[in-house]
Amino acid sequence: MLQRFIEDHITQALQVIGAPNGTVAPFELPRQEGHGHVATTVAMTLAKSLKQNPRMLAQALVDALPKTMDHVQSVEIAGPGFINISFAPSAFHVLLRGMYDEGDTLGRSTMGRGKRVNVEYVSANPTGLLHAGHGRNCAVGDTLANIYSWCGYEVTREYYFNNAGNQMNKLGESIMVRVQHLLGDVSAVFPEDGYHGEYIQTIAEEIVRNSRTTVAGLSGSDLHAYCRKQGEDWCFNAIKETLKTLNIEHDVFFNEDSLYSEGKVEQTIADLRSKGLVYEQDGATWLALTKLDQPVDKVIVKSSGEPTYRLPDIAYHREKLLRGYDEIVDVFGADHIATIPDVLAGVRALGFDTDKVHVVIHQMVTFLENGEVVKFSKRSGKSFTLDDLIDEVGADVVRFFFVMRAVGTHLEFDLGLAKEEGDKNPVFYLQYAHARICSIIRKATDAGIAVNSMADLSVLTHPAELALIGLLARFHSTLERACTNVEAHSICDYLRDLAAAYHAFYHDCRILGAEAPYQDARLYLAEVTRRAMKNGLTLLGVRAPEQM
RNA sequence: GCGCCCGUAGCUCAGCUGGAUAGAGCAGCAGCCUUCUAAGCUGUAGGUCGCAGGUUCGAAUCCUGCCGGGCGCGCCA
Repeated sequence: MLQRFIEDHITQALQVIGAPNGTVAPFELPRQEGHGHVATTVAMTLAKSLKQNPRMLAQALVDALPKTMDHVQSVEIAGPGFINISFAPSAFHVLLRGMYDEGDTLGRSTMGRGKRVNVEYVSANPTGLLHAGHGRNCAVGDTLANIYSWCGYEVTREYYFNNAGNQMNKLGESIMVRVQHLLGDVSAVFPEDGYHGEYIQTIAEEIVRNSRTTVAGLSGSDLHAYCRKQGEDWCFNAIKETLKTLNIEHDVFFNEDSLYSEGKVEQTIADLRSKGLVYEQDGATWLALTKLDQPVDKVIVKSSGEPTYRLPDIAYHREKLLRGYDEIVDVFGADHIATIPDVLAGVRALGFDTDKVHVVIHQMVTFLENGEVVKFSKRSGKSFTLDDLIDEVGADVVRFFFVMRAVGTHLEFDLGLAKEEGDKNPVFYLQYAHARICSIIRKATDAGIAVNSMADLSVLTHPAELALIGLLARFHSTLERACTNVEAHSICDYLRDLAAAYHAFYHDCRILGAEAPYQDARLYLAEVTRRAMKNGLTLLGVRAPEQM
């Protein structure tokens, strides 16, 4: 970052003019051309506490700066008290060389310092295939995990599932009836709220084909249990295959059932009880959420003896925190909003620091085709699966489109745009920039020209060159900010800007065939850009093709 | 009724945690290929930042109240 060339000088000048100890000058990037490369608002923020005119303060600060500073071109006071700083091209050259020396891991950060973070995402129960809307959770979760990992955290990618609930029983029943039909038992009645997807029939057919004699010898609950297990395995397999095509692989598949079998649910309820937060009423067990500043108490164990989802969810978070994670990220769809405060309140009541838990809630997805909303229903049998979506637009586009918007906004997924393999599609724009650079490097290599690590960068003075370097210099902080804010979409925005800056540079500044020093320096700059683009795309789970 | 999210150009969205004349991409208009990939570049046009108050040197950003859209609000998960 450019500001590093003046930070220390400003800090010292602040001392001189009597700013309170520890005052840190905030820097920002002026939007407006002519307002310098970086600006600080410190004079204005200080004006209040020192009860002085901000412009006078700015003047005093500027006067306290050394007459000349390395790499600094000009320092100007503007507007109500901004201090605008412009840097000499040499500042850009120093930054560029530093980035080149980072090599293939350009942009990597150590800010995580090996802290452990658990990112939970996807977490669909194995009762069917992932539908297209699940793509957002998959892409956001995996990208966040990539970002954490890139920023020096030790990441566990976790998938939480439940294979014991009502929904699983319905799956088993649905398959069982199909199997019975295939075996000639026409009296079997399909459950009213069973699963209608085509895959149910597929599973049933596979069961009959592969284990006809086994199922023929089973009946009642045995047959049901068999079908349920077969269904679970089949669905999980299919889900994992889908994830694999998106380049997603989890480290841990956490079965909710283990919370029961290992006594962790019991322990959780006992812990809550010992804190006086559990009581019995109407035959059910309640969690006294009102004692935790929540609006109403909620049932955690039904009168039937079955726990509600709240209890295992609290137990699960307790379990993750006990596993020693420094940070926990939960990626949920908007339909989970209501459950989160309860669970966090419970976890907090157990004495855990819920500041460690980042809940990323993404809004729903609408698919558009020709400007019209594509309707699809889970139960109708004609579903729009994530596999369908990947087949239609490709894995790269799926990953990019699902993370390119802030999670808080309702996402419109334009299938027409996504399918377009051309200039309108933002994914291709980025990949094209990368391929273009590779092409040049390839051509250079063919001509016996290698990227010269000793290139003389001082010839890089064209506005397009400096703009590109300036943008590259923000790569590192863009990634760190994405990590700190637990947001992925800003990387998409950044890469778009980077590609645009490269294309402009490419247009204005001839690389191959330029005079030797220019050719060397520009090739060097192109190579650094290539690495940034490649690493950025990789974080997003998007391929960086060398040729298009 | 209550909780959370959203409201910025015709459309889809950014806006670096309160800064200067609010930015991109599509779509529109006008240009740029005998040379490294035109899947590109350049220019132009497009705005009461939902509305009304408040906080202060300064608000799209923070607070309050409305209006509009989405998702939820079970002894379902």
